Amino acid sequence: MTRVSPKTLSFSQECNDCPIRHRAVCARCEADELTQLEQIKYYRSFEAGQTVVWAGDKMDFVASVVTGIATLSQTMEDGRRQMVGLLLPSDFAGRPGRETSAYDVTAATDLVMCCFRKKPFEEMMLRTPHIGQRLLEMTLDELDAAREWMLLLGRKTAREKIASLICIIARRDASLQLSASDGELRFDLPLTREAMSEYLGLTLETVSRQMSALRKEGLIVTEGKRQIVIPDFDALLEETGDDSDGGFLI
Amino acid sequence: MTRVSPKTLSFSQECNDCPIRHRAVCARCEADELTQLEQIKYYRSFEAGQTVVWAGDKMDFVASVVTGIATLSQTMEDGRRQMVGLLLPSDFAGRPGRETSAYDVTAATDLVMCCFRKKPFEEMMLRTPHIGQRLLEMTLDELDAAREWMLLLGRKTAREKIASLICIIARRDASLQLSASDGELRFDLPLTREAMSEYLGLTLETVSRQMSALRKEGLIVTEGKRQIVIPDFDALLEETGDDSDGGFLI
DNA sequence: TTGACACATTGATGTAGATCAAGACCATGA
DNA sequence: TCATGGTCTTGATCTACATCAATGTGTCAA
Repeated sequence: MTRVSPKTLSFSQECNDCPIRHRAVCARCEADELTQLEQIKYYRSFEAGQTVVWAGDKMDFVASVVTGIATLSQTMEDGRRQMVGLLLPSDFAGRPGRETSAYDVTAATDLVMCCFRKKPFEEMMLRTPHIGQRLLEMTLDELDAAREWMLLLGRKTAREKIASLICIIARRDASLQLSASDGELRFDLPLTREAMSEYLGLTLETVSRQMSALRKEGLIVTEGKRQIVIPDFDALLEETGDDSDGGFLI
Repeated sequence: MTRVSPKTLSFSQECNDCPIRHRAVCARCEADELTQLEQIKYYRSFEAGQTVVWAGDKMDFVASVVTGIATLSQTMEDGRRQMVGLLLPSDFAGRPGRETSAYDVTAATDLVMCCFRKKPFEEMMLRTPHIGQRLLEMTLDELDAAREWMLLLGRKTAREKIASLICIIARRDASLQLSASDGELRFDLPLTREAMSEYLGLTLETVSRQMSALRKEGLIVTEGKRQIVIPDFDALLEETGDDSDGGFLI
């Protein structure tokens, strides 16, 4: 099987620095609009660990990830943290029509984002309806992903959570194309144990223990610190608790 | 304090049987479009406990809740269930551009929904862009709610989960208007213990125990089976673990 | 080469919430 | 009046994961 979302992949191959991926998606995009988008866009780089914006801070731009990984997190007063969004290349951040960020946005790895000042972007959305339609589609996808994530957080065991996360990243991470040979998947797991624990609603120790367990059972192989090999993707899928035909929502 | 979302309330007062709440929201709605909407809409009623659609089933309509409460749930192969959506009057269900339902949709109470066949609805969306814009706005709100919910599922204690759920319903349930006098809130908790446990990622026994605890401490008072009185809303908010100025996301 | 630091692993122990089990409460209907 | 079934409560016990603590590993810089 080793299914990979063709959609995500094709986007990131063709154009991943446009918030609505217009070159890949919108045949109807007119040259004028394209040019306007080009004019208002700019790039920002962050080092791994840096914060892009804090929850509550002013955020006068929308952006999409060009390279690297960004996370959205919520923090409680006493410091408990829960990741609520994971942005891979070509994913979109920022909410039109809101002044401040509702979440901490953090660079999980070195990160380049393609930004658009919010005002002109919103004006352009009004002028070109299909951009709004594309944004609606993307938001609905994110909502589905969030709901999948809720099932994980509310009902899965630690082991199932880890297996699920690895499968999710394997499916989404474009770099896996590099060696999707003979049923074996090799890719970077670009998150620290701590980031994984924030994603999964676990402690970092539990993440480490469950990773070790999967390793001992041969379901995953680790090479170096972050490189992961999945010898048999279907076997790992079995451990996620998901329906074996499990949709395509992420 | 006892803050109540003015937005939700005004919608449900003025027009809660329109999926995009156009009468309340869209000054720009033209008579023609209104008439068209009226023509393609129809009503469906369900008894408490009935299933509206199963996950994977064909769903050729979109709908909004008129009265009652509907839930969206996901089920794992072994029967573990997690609620991923709670629809109160005026909330929207169904995804334009998808053939089948991704979730079980269930009537938590007796329920009336206002439905629109999907095809004509989608066509109308294309003709009138601001309906799509409104839908985007609503979807973004839902995404925010889902992320709040993820924090609850991943990081809150059982006690905090219960307190949060009660506050969420108190804020959203329009019926609370009836007696929002002198800081005391009285309203129906329209969910069984089991439904609450599916919402919160707990067992029904834990829900029951924590409800009893809050009752013994005087944070809530129960009258009959489902009627709840919150003598001091702020005191209950303290127990949710949320920031005391905690945004307005639901 | 040696700290120093960030990150990961592993062990020992504690505990919140799950699980299993027994009743209580309350409506409905014979 | 008493059964019946659905919902809720409460108790006893178990366990998955958290917590606390020590140690290991790789990288960088002096």
